[in-house]
Amino acid sequence: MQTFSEENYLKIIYNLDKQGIKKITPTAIAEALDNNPASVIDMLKKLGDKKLLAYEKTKGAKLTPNGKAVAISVIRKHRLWEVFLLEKLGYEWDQVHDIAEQLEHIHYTGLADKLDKFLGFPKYDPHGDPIPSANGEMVSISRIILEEANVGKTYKVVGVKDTSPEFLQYLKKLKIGIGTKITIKEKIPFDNSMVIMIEKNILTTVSKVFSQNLLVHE
Amino acid sequence: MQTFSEENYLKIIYNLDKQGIKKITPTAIAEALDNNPASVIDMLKKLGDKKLLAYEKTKGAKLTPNGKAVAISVIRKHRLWEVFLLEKLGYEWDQVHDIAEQLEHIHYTGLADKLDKFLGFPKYDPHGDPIPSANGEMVSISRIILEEANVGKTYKVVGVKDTSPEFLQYLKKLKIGIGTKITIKEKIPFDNSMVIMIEKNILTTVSKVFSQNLLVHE
DNA sequence: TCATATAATTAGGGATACCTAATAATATAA
DNA sequence: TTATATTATTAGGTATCCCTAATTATATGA
Repeated sequence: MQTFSEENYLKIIYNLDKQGIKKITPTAIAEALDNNPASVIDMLKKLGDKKLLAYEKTKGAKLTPNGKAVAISVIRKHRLWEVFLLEKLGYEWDQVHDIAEQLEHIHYTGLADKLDKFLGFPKYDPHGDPIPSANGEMVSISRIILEEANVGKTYKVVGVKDTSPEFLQYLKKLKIGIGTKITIKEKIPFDNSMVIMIEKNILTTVSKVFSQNLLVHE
Repeated sequence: MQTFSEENYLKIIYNLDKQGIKKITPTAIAEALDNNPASVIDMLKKLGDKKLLAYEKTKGAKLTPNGKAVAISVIRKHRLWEVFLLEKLGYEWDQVHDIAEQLEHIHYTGLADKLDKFLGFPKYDPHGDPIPSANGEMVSISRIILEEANVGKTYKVVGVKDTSPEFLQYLKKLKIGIGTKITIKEKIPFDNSMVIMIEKNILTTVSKVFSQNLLVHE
């Protein structure tokens, strides 16, 4: 049984790894958790003692199979609760993340599975992220960031990298959600912004930061 | 904003008061929380500083209006989550309490109200306890403990005082739930046990401890 | 290469919330 | 009333998880 804090570390390390970061350093973790590298090192020692990860200065932090399983179960709960909050309680896209951050740490035998069943075994959460199954498996479709999309082609929005209310509210304002079709009209080399067309309708220009946080699929 | 622990203290003190205990002492609180009187005194000081309660050796602990409001909001969430777990997720009577103990501390604007609406504004939780409304009001029907019931009369089960899995499982075994009709057949003066008839069907003898923890209504 | 910047680590603390053991205060009972 | 038991309280300590500041190690660049 892990504490809330331990679970958050495992989850963050799992996510950093998924993002393709080769060496997961104390500084990177501290940045992701918005806390101090010194605190991170304390916790890495603790999680190392518990055999949930291995940390070496040269290789960074690596989750053990055990640590990975814990991280995935937390992520599973997080994403299931997000679906619940959006579909059943009527919360908005940009609010579900923060509540799920709390709910993901509630433990009880079968809770995730019963919730999963109640929700009809959803495959994706409201942000387009796949929900791990009870045995920890996750479907994965090929997703690219909008920045890598090609001019002239049309893509479907399948997810977001940044789940902050600021970004999600901005998307809502632009009427962009999971499933929205986006056509790349032009790329501006000067500042890497892009001109896009939303649902064959609205033309708008989005920044580099924007295009790096929207996940699309051809 | 209170910590989990602070909320648990407020809730317990509220419940002890509801149970009619005139002087809520550190020892009584420690017993209810299964911890140490010394720890309780620490916390009473802290909650006193926060103006959530007043503690005097002679009068015991008394919640301020503020402290009471916090306690009621925690109780509201607890009972709403219990309904959710039982009705929506399919948990059993004896399991919902422990999970709700964790869920009751999740805070987010409107969460309790949205949950309340989703559940169809239930008036009672699975143990027969009234669910406080959004403004902190609680319906209350007259309930007596089975021990005080009269021989020959029939009562309806409306609640339990003890919500432990042990007691609830025993009730399940006896096929007693909220709404079950119980007729008092005989009272045994020797050990204060009672012979009761469940739903005009099964005759059984129950102990004094049992009859002190089942709430009924004529 | 050597200086400088950045990252990792250690040392020492603080807050929370619990504990045990000792002491002080209050009840209870002979 | 006085001895004894029960409660309340204080003192001091532990574990968790965070912090700052100082130090050491590693990169990076002139």
